[in-house]
Amino acid sequence: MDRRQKKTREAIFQAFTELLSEKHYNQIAVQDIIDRADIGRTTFYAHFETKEYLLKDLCEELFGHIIDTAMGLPHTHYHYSCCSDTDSVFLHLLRHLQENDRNILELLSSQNNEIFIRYFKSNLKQLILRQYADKGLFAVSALPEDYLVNHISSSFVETVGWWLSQGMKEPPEAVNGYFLAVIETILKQE
Amino acid sequence: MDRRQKKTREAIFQAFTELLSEKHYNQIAVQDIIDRADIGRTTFYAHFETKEYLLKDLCEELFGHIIDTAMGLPHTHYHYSCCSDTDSVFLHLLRHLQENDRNILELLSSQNNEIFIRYFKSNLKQLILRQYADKGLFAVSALPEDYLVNHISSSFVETVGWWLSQGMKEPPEAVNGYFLAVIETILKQE
DNA sequence: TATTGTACCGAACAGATCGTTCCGTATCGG
DNA sequence: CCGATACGGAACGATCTGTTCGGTACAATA
Repeated sequence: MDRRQKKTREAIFQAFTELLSEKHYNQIAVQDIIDRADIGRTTFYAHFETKEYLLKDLCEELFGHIIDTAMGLPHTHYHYSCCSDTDSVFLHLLRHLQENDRNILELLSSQNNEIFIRYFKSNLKQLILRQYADKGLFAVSALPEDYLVNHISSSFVETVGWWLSQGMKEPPEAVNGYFLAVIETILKQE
Repeated sequence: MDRRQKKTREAIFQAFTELLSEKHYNQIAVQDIIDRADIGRTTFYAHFETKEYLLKDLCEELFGHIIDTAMGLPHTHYHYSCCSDTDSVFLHLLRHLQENDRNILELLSSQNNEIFIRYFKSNLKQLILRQYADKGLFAVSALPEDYLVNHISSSFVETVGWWLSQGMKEPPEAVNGYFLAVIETILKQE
């Protein structure tokens, strides 16, 4: 990929992320992004068809990483792991958010949280399905599986949102404890 | 209130509600509402300062009613009650939604659900606080109260959303059963 | 190094939407 | 019946959008 393209794309992402933490998405004009990124109008539209597509690409870049690592894909073995093997995937996510993904946290706590929450939940559902449903780890088998998956992912995202609203005072372990307490009826212990 | 005002306001609400069930909120132009409601441009801006305020007023009108009845306010006694006294407030809400508030359900299942979900949750929190927190009905007292209230309201809204996504095939009683099953750890039995 | 392709820039464009203004008309409440 | 007020229609400047064009700067390749 051309250095110029990569540099421009990064500048746009950076400017957009900054603006998202300041204004609401609807109030951000393309001109704002252009000015902040210090690029030409033509250049922006050469990279992204519209503001919506820019948002979509940003989301995929942000959440793709955290979910990939949580999935336990091969390439995670080459990184330093902050969690022991016995920790739950949720604690792993909380720690990872706190340590490496502050930009996600910032966007989740911004005025635009709904946009990112949708992506977060959608990715979490896949993760939960892969992690639990396949292995029959749902304790309440009488309830529809998609209902349970939806409930767990929503509860986790809500937990993270609450954590943020409290200023992240509590350690990830405590928050994980809260979360496990409210869904213990559903999830079998690992 | 002037008949003309009331009539115009109703026409705007009606047109707006229709449009919301067709398009996404962001894609609705003021001109669309004006055309659908068959009013003048000046008239719209005489009633609502902006599209945002129109949305806010619509939400207050929609959710104000259902929450008021659920709160058990005096005026509910003069209505026919579909629930016996021993039914939970959640079953009451589910039945009320199914029978009387199909416009809320339609908007909750529309492309604009995030907007209405925010209002729904906000109202539910007040309801839950009034219904349970005051009476010490939280079983897991070790967890922060606001965390629990947030969890319950979110779970209920998610439950309704799931119910809708399934085409509301199941009766309110079954859905209420699912909901109580996933939050039974938190809520003491009534 | 010279060349060729490609990314970028700047200015300008038409089109859509917004919120406001002015003035004439129609309708309401008393 | 009359004063008040809500409505309608047309037009306004302002803002944002997405595109076009011609020229410039930079990257990869021979």
